[in-house]
Amino acid sequence: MQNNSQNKISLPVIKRLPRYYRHVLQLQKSGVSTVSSSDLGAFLGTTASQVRQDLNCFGGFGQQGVGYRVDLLASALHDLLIGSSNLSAILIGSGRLGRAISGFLDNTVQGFSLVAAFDNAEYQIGTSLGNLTVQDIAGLSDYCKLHQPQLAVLCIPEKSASAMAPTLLTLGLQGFWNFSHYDFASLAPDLPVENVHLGDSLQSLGFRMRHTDI
Amino acid sequence: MQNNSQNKISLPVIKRLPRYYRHVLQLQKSGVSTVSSSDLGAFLGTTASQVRQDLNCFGGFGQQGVGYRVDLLASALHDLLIGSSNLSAILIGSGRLGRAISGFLDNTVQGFSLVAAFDNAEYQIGTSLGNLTVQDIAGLSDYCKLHQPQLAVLCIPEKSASAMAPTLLTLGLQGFWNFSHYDFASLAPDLPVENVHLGDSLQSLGFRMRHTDI
DNA sequence: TAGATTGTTAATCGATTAACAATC
DNA sequence: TAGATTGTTAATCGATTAACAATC
Repeated sequence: MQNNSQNKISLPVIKRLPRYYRHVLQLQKSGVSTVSSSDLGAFLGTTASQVRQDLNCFGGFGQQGVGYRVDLLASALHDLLIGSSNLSAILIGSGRLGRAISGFLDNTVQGFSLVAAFDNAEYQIGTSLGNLTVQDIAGLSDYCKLHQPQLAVLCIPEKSASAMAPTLLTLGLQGFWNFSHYDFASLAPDLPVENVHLGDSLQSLGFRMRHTDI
Repeated sequence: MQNNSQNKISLPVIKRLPRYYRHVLQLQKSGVSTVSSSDLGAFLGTTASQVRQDLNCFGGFGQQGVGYRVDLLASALHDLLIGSSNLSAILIGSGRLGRAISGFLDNTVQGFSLVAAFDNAEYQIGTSLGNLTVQDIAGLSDYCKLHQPQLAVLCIPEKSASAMAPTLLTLGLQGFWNFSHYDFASLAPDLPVENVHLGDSLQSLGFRMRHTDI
């Protein structure tokens, strides 16, 4: 098994990896020991070709005539997606959405630890969030200098995000999970940012529902 | 201005519409009366070409030599995305995420009204959610027959979604905003479904952060 | 060996970008 | 009129799908 990680992996491929991983875990749980690209593709609603192309980005761990060993696939995908140590994350904005997301991050997803939460609202500061206490956003810079968190989860309005962006980019953060409408692409085109635009998502769904003829 | 709505609009175009709309509203607020495709493109991080291609899907409301009239664009995009009447939505799953999403849906996004909420957990049924009361999921079918809601917001685990899917598809719902990992594509390929896979989103971000070399 | 399935190259498809005549 | 900018066709780019030799 050779590792092709020196080649650039395209974003569409990266986005499909979690789905492969989820399904492979299920297969493993049900005791399946080997799976073909066409079975995987059928299950994920794609082609066998795409599955083979995707998996091959990370080295050939299939076996001709047999398929992919489920345990091998599972551990390879685990290593790629989750790795051996958690990424430390801070929450910025502890409103309703921030609280839901942080619970999700702490309980449901592997590979991350929420280590601090910040807000600028009087009534939020000092409240508890899981086993953390919400801190004053004024202390964000000092906190980051001291603890060097890796990921920031932004659950704040666009205006706040836009105002904070220049500062945020000086804190050594390595990625953003961005629920605000602020767009980092112009300021930091190469920084890993994953945008979740709930409003846009719902609006585009509304469009499709209102225009089923299109 | 001719309407080309008989031509199929591609999904990438539909997904960009909310961003156009947001920026055009901002321009309107700041009193700008006209905007060129290259200005719009620069702001949204895309090309003037793409802006013109996109907007032209809905009829030519630009003016050669001048650009696009902001008020015209704003009202055209409003009509496309929001229309004249709200889509009625029900929430299925009133856990932490469901509650955050419903608040969002009710307060932040235009074009939708949340009309009912359901859960299967004893301790959720009867609790209040905004100005609604969470109902027993057992009454879902009856409710839908009576009130014919248009959109279901699924904030339940994959297992529950997978179990409910066959029923859900008989209730006359016209679209799903799906926060579960269940995949409707196989059962109902043409139904408008917008998937928000928070776990996948975060995991793919994790991958990019762990493999910045790729 | 024969059947199955991979790894990988080639062909197709669709979306983005470029170009330019039309026209305000 | 001259300059600017659209609408639209053509070219490019990248991602998906198909094909097939290699091989288990």
